Amino acid sequence: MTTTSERIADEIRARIRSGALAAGDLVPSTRRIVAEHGVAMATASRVLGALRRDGLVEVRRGVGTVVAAGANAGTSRPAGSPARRLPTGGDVVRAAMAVADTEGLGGLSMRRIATDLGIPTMSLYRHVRSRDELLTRMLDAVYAESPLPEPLPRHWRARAETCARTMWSAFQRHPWAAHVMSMTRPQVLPHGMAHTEALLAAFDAIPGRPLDLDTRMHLAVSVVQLARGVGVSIEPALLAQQDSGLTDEEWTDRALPDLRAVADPRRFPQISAATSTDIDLTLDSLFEFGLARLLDGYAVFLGDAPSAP
Amino acid sequence: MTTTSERIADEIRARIRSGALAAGDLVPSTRRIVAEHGVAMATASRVLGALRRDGLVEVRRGVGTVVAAGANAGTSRPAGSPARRLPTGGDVVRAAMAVADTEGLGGLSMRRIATDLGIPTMSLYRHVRSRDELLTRMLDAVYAESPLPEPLPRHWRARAETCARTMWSAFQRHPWAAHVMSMTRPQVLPHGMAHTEALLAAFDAIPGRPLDLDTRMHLAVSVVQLARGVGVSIEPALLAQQDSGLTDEEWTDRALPDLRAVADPRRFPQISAATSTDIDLTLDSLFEFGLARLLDGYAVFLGDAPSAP
DNA sequence: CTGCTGACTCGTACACCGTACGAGCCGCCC
DNA sequence: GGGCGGCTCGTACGGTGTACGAGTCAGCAG
Repeated sequence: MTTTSERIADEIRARIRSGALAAGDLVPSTRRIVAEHGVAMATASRVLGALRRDGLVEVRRGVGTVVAAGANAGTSRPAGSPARRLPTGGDVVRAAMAVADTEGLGGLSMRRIATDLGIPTMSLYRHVRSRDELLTRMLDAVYAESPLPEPLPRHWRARAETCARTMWSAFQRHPWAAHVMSMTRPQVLPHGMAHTEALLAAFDAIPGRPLDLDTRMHLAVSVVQLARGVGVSIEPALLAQQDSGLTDEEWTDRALPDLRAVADPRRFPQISAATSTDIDLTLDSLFEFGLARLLDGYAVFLGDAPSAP
Repeated sequence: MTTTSERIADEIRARIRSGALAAGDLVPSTRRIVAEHGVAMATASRVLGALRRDGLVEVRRGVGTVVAAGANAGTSRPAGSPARRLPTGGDVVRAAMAVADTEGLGGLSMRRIATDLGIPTMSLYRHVRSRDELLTRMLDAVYAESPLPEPLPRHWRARAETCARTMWSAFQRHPWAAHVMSMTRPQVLPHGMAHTEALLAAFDAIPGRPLDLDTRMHLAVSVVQLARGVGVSIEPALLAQQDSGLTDEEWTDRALPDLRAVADPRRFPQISAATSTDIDLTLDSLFEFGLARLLDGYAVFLGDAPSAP
């Protein structure tokens, strides 16, 4: 579904593209749009705002909005970058992080943030385009407060470990962060770039081992993937614990009879053995174990000597 | 917040525990509860149902519900297992999987499932205790339709690869499955046990390498973790693609100008290089690369010779 | 048969969510 | 002063999971 303001904007775009409105011509003013379409001022304002973002029109203060030079020539929208205001709304991001830290992503609602800040809900949208954009900015803030140590180790393994552990500790401080992170579509995270850069550089120029970009990318992303993969489990674990008042261990003890009832020791001796002993496995030990094994594998792959622990 | 039915049940539980109601005594009938508490039949029925599940009372058909023998002695609820009805509701699970496959977990609502099945929404709760239970049963169904090949390879590496790839292809068929899977709290998944068993057994009895249970657990869980970690990215990738009508590549192309605008080639040469070339990285290649490196690491850890590809 | 039991089905209602839109006010420029 | 665009924020919409209420039904005791 297109929204009303989009529909009206498309109408005017069509008139510009067809030449019915030439460069320098006045496009309908907000009040004109209000009168013609029976909509509110804010809607009309959004229509002009959309056209302005497209670069199709220019605002002449006190005069009106006119078609920009060269607007008729364009065949499709240039879709310029959305003109970010970086400093604004830092409070919103901070408040949102505080909520997410304690109550998880599920507890993070726009109404909740607004209440915490003592402002009306809709005022949040002055600072943030949508909940999704807010999440992205929260993730960037996590990177911002988790700088890599200086100087970075130069050996690939030490550096990869440093990068991975920095991320990991960030995910522990902000359990929702791993979930917000996308592996498939690059997010614009100004403060995350140093991390990506450092990790990519770790696998560049390894003595006697020129690696193509694809390979270096896989090496770097696999390390990130490990931290994120284990990281996405942190939040559910914490929330389940605080919802039920039970630690994972207590919960497992509670569920064990059910499990044992289904696990026939004859068919599933391993599981039966596992359910009758205490297992010392935490997300942290899982991360460290996985990281050590993965990097051992890298050493083999890179023809490096595997490190002694 | 406790619900009304829970509150009334607790009241009666207290009367039983105090001895005010002795073994064999009639507890209030449903109509009695209705009259005394001003609630509906169904609520009263749920109260008695809860007590029955606790084992505190027994139903005498045509007579009423009486306190069970030995109920007064118990200090706390035995909390028996919830008496599953396995065959019932398979249709619900199948319908839910169909929705989740095409529209993602976010599109999976109880109303939607009910509409697809042509039944009233609340009728779903005949077959399923809650949305969460439904998700767990869906995950079990995924395992059920993804059996491990027979016979399983005996060498740990081949077997781990088989297990991992079986999971991976299941996640590709059902992109939501990875997300539903929990790494921290064991879920009761009858059909998942064979997978767990096979993976644990892979690291048992490696010639000349007795491993303690903790270590074997870490080895097995790390493999699962890899598949799940990469797997959780499948759903968002697919949904983003079908929402926007853009493949990840097209989307990246669209976002590249923004990225380049923030990525100063001087400070971030690696990223700049990466954004100016096409990278051949998919979730599938990431999974395979990660698996190969991880198992290479296992080979080092286990003192095994690294395999030739 | 009558009266009472518990079981069952399913519509309604509640408390949430993200956010598009409407009403109205404000500062600016001609 | 009059017209302009920009801004703030309350209301409303269409959605969510599921607890509860109204009512019906089968089975057993007397």
